[in-house]
Amino acid sequence: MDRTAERDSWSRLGPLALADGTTAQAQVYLRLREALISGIFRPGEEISLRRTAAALGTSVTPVREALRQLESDGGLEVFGGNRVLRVPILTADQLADIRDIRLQLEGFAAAQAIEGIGPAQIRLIANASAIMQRAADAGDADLYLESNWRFHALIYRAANRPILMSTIEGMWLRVGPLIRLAVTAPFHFERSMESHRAAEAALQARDADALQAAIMRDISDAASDLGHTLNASPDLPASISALT
Amino acid sequence: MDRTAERDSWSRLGPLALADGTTAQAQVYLRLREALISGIFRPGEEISLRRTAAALGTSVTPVREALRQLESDGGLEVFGGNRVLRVPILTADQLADIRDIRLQLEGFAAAQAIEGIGPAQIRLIANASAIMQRAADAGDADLYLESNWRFHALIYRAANRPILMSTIEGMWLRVGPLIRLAVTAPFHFERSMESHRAAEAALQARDADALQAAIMRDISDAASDLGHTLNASPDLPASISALT
DNA sequence: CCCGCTAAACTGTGATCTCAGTTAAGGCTA
DNA sequence: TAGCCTTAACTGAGATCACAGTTTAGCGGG
Repeated sequence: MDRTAERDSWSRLGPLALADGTTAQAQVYLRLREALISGIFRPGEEISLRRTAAALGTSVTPVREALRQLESDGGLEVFGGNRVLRVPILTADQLADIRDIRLQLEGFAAAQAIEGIGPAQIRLIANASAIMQRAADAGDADLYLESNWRFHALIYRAANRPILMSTIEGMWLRVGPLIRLAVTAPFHFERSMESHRAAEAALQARDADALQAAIMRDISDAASDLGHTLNASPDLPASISALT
Repeated sequence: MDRTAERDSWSRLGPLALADGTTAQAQVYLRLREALISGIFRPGEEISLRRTAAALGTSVTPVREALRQLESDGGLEVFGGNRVLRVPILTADQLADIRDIRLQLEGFAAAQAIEGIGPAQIRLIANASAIMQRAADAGDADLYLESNWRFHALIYRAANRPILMSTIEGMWLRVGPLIRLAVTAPFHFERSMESHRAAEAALQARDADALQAAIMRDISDAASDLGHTLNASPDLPASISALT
């Protein structure tokens, strides 16, 4: 296996701050979860207990619990006869599955969010959208992905439904490692920004149906682009096709 | 604390069979997950690491990982300054949150299931429905809940979407401990069976829209009954109201 | 009889160690 | 040079121990 890319992944994770109020396990979990959502780890990358523990400056016990939690969330999977944990390599069926769940859940959350959104939230959302536009122009994938997640999260959080929010986060956790591979497609940027502008207009007009439609179109387009990109580069994850 | 009820809960869990192909942690997880879904544990009941380890005949290490996984699924929560794990006591807001997620996800799953369902599946579903009817007549809550879950699971599984299925299961895991308290209401049985008969008719007619409507009505009715029951007995979980 | 204090028993957390198994590397033979 | 076999290094799984904190039971004093 190519150790260079892995070392690069781990180098982005410093040792964890030993704050008092929280446990080491929770910190490891949150750190790795965020890393997965933002696509620091690539699909198929193996995550070892001892190496993570060493990289984070702790023992294997908290790491094992955190990794087990992530496995339960679908962010990791056991791989070989060795039972090593790795970032899942999603099949086309699984991608379609996630896409449809996202359409249902995030569409609903967007419709519910209208009632709980005020001018302050709209400003924050517009700010995230502006940053996203700049990141797209500069080709900064990291910044683009981060502000894209913030854009969506700000909308959904306004629905004020914690369980729905965490369920949606679970879906992003699953597709996080793949999204990074897809956003490199240049045509993806403008289509996505188009949907985001429509969503902003719907927010200003306080039109729940229009907002839901814009969010759902964004999800559909992203899934379509992801399918095309992975089809064009067949070396990366496994069989991705028929996901238009 | 009332130890009698807890000892009763634990007595239903024998020591785990040490099969070779699987790990102790996975067995503990599956055992406790099933126990939560079927409502063996009551809301607010505390789950101790050492006591579960003793009851299941293993050490604390696999138990801790399993409990942490269940916490990640929302089936358990950390409670006091002692960080003890307990079965969550859901608020009215959380119940409404779960109900709406179920409406979206299970409604969608039901609509998708029509294509993948054949005469064999229909027979199994009708069988589960018949058992449920008998359990309702006999007042056997255990059998009723088990066949109710099987009835729904058989339909959703036909959609052939594993991630959607596990997400739905996560919702049942959250409401499992509460449902047992609600089904004691006598009027619940007939309303529920009414929706189930409508679902069976829709399956026979292969009418996706009718099936989705029947499932969604079942979920709405169950949530409404749950709210009324918990309102009538205010001693059990905390403030449950405004969930009609 | 009630309140407050003390001590014992419980809680989860984290580190360490052993074990069984798999993987990978390196040297030896044909 | 190619293939096989041995061995060393890695993988996770589970048990155990020490620690710090909280809760609770019990006893003493008012």
